[in-house]
Amino acid sequence: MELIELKNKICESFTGTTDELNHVLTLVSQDRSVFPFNEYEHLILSLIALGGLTYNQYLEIRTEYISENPYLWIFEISAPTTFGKFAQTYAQGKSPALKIPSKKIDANFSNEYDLWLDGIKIEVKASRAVNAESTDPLYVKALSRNTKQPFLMNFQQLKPQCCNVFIWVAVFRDEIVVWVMSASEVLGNPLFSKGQHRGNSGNEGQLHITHDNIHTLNQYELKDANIEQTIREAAKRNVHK
DNA sequence: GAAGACACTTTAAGAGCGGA
DNA sequence: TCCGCTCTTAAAGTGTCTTC
Repeated sequence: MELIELKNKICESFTGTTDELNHVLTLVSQDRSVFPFNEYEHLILSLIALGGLTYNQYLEIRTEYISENPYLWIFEISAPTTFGKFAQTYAQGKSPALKIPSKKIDANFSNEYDLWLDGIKIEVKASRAVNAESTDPLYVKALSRNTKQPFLMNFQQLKPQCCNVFIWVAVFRDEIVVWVMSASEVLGNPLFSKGQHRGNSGNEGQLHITHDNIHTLNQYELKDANIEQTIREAAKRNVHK
């Protein structure tokens, strides 16, 4: 449930007159609030004060919103490194066979990949789906998987030559989507653009996933829980060993 | 001129290391 | 062991280029 749907739900639940509702909506839209106050508590309390919304209705809407946005908290992570760490932990949590790499496991390891599975080097990348046209904070512009809003998830600093398999974690407010693909599949993807950083000689690229092209990754989506098997199969497809 | 794609910068925080 | 500094990492944000 995105914010616009929440607002619609609140308005639909209001049993007062249209004039009363429009008056409150105008009032709220012109209001300026700061944490911990916000336009939604203002809207709800105003409608309750008018007698057109009950406390129980508010609780029902609140419960529904919370249950339909289980991953909204991830959009409150402000630091890129913390979010990246979340993605790595999330991926690793899907199988105990996935190990954090170290020189003990791989003598040549120098932080160039994130996870290890019996010799398979795995790079974990993550991005959050947010409204591309909004400048609001991430947790405000967070989108759901079936969104109609435009979004741009930029998987960047991709180095296919440093790993065998990529795990991409795409976070929506209601769902986390995982794509597993081989390094060569990333390198050969028509959306992959080489040479993100100046002087990189084209060995670091990025790939832009938008509302228009996200369907092209359907074939790589982790549908079942067996990430270990999916990674092994992806590694077999990797032609750049 | 607008929109989309691409290239690059910024920002926040973790890791590592040396000195007190 | 703690503190502070530097380096590294990662994704969000933004500027620029390209195409229509």
